[in-house]
Amino acid sequence: MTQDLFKEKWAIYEQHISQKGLKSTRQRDVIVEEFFGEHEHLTVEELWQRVRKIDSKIGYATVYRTLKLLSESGLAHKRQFGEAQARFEHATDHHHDHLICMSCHQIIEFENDEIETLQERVCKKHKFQLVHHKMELYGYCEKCSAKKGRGI
Amino acid sequence: MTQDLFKEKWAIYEQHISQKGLKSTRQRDVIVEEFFGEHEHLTVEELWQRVRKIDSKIGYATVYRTLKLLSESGLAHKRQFGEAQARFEHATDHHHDHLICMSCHQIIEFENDEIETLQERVCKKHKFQLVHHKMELYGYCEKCSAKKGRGI
DNA sequence: GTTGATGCAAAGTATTTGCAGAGGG
DNA sequence: CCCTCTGCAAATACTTTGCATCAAC
Repeated sequence: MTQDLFKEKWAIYEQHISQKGLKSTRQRDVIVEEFFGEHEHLTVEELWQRVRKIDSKIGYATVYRTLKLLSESGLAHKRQFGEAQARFEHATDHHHDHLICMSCHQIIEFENDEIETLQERVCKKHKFQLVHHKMELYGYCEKCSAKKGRGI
Repeated sequence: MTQDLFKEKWAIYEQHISQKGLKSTRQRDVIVEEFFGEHEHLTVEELWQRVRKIDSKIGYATVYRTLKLLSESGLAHKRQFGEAQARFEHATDHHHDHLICMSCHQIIEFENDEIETLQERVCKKHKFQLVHHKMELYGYCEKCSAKKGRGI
C-alpha cells in the first residue's frame, strides 16, 4: 500500500476513534499499523503473532477488539473462506471477489462486471432484492498447481 | 420430492451403509427419513427438533453423526450461509448457487451457465485451477421486500 | 480524576469425541 | 457374540465478555 493510502486509512481510523469518544492506545496503534502494513488476508492468530513480536504483552482479546473496531469503521472486512478461523481483509473502494488456493491459502482478488450484471439479472428474475453477495472460487494457484503436477 | 427420488436416495444411503459395514438403526432411519422428507436447508438444531418429535430420546450427537454420514455418501452438502450454524442441503445432480433471504432465511437455488463460463475465464486468466466455487446472493426475497416496503 | 482500554481467565457457541452400555447382524 | 451405535458429558476450536487494574485525555 502506498504511503498516501496508509495515511488516509490512518486518518479514517483516528476520526472514528475520536468521533466515538474512544482512546488511542499504544496497543491499538501497533495492531492497526501492522494490519494496514500488510497486504494480506490475515487471521486473528496470524496478526497476533506479528504484533507480539513488536509488543509481546499484547493480548489475544485486544487484537479481536481492535479488528472489530476496524470493521465498524469500515476499514476491514471479516471473511470466512471455508476455514474455521475468520480472515480480515483491507477495505477497498471497489467490490471484488476471491480466488482461494486450497493448498497455500493465498487469496487473489478479482473484479468482473459481467458476472455482477448477470447476478442482478438472476435476482430480478426471482424478484429478489440484492444487498450484497459473495463469490469464492476454490482451487489451486499457479504455484501449487505446478507442485501438485510434479507430485510434491 | 417425488416418491421415486426418495426411494433412490434411500437406496444410495443403504448401499453406503452396507458397503462400509455399518448398521441400520432406528435413530438413523428417523433422521435420514426426516432429512430427505423436507425440501429445506436445515440446521442440525432444526433437524434435531424435528426428529425429537418422533423419538424424543435421539441425541444431538447422533444427528451430527448421521449428517456427516450423509455428507460422506454424497447425499447431503454442508453449507455456511453467513450464520454461525451450518445448514445441510440435499445433494442434487446439478450444480447450483443460492439466493439467501436475510429476513426469513429462505434459500432459493438457481443455476446460471453464463456465470459459470465467466468464472472459468477468470480462473484461466489467473492460471488458477478451479475445483469448486460458492456464489451466494444475500438480500430480501419477494415476500420480505414487500413487508419491508410496508414498514413491517 | 474520569472514563475507556487492557490482559487475563472464564463464558459462550457450534461441533466433535471418549466411553460405557445398548443393540444390530 | 462381536462390533458398531447411541446418549451423555467432556473436550475442542474460535470468539466474546466480565472484571480488576491500567492508562489516555
